[in-house]
Amino acid sequence: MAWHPDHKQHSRKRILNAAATLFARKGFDNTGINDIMEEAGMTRGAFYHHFSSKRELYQESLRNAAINRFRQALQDPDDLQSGVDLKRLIETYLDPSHPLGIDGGCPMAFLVTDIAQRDETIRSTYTGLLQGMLHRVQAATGSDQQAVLRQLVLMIGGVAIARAVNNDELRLQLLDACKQGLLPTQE
Amino acid sequence: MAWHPDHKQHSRKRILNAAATLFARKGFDNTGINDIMEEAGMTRGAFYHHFSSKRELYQESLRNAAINRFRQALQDPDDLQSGVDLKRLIETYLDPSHPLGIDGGCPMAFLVTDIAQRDETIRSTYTGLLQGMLHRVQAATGSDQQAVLRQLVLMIGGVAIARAVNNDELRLQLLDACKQGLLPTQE
DNA sequence: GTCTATAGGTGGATAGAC
DNA sequence: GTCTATCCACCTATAGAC
Repeated sequence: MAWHPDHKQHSRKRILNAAATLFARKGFDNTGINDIMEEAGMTRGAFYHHFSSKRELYQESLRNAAINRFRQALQDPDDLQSGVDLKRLIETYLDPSHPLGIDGGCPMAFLVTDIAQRDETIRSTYTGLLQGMLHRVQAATGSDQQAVLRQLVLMIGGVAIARAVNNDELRLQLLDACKQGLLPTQE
Repeated sequence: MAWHPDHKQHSRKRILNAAATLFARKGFDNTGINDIMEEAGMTRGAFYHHFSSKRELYQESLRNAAINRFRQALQDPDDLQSGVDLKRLIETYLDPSHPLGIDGGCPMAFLVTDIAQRDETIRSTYTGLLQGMLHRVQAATGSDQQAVLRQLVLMIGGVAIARAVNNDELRLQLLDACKQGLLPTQE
């Protein structure tokens, strides 16, 4: 191994992807470094050559996954020239498949209360990501800040609550209710 | 000790109150039975005479704390004859002091993603509590289900996100944005 | 860079005295 | 019913061979 100079980069990316999936599914405390490295196809010992601690990985993974997920939802991956498509974002984000979290899910929603319990560094990262989304959507739509914040709460909060709920019907009704608050009138 | 037949009931209540506070602050995994029993003024060993497991306590504590918090916010504790006061609920729930969680905070918001990661029993309890709130508010206001669900997302999601955020200004703006979506026009 | 092995700490749950 | 003491499983992080 290690023949390729890119090899370490690829390993790092595999770890980050595995971490995003597992943290979203089980949270920080219930995800072991063992689990992550197994999912990435390696063993425990190799971990600390890529990240200095589990905490650092969590932070890196949060930033990485949130940006990927919003970028992916904001514009068609097959048409990278397209700009910010808010309608597409809302429908992708509030799609019934999102709270199921098969492929991981947005950490802004899946890990809200998990992050609220961590140290200031992680919370700062979360805050910065939220502010980035706020400014980006504001610039794209021209809506005032309060309206956009409310939209973000309906998206992130809606998915978070839908994921906790144990009843398919209620979950769909929740997502529909949020969609209806977002799509028709954009205030 | 144990002279009073009510003594066990009092101990149980002390444990439940301590659990509500600590679970809200630190989540399930970072709250030890040790911590809870110390906060309640006892030691580890006594715990299992009141609850059969940490999981069972979590469930009991969730139900207990959610109902207390909503009952307290819905009607003036000094005037138990008053009915459901939605305006009061919204303002109490979205008060800037709530996300700080000094006295514990609503578990529906503080523990959303924590609960999403637990077993079906806990998620069923959460779902039932949410449905109870939905029906209660619907009956009190006559609004349609979708509108009430959206209101609940703005309240619960708003507090959950505000708690994760690390910036006083943004936190207040979030809470205000949610309040403005709830108070003026009740759709 | 990745492996195996282990140190070192933590916490749920149980046993048994009082 | 509450206490102290302990068992046992788990997990982060490090050491050292390859």
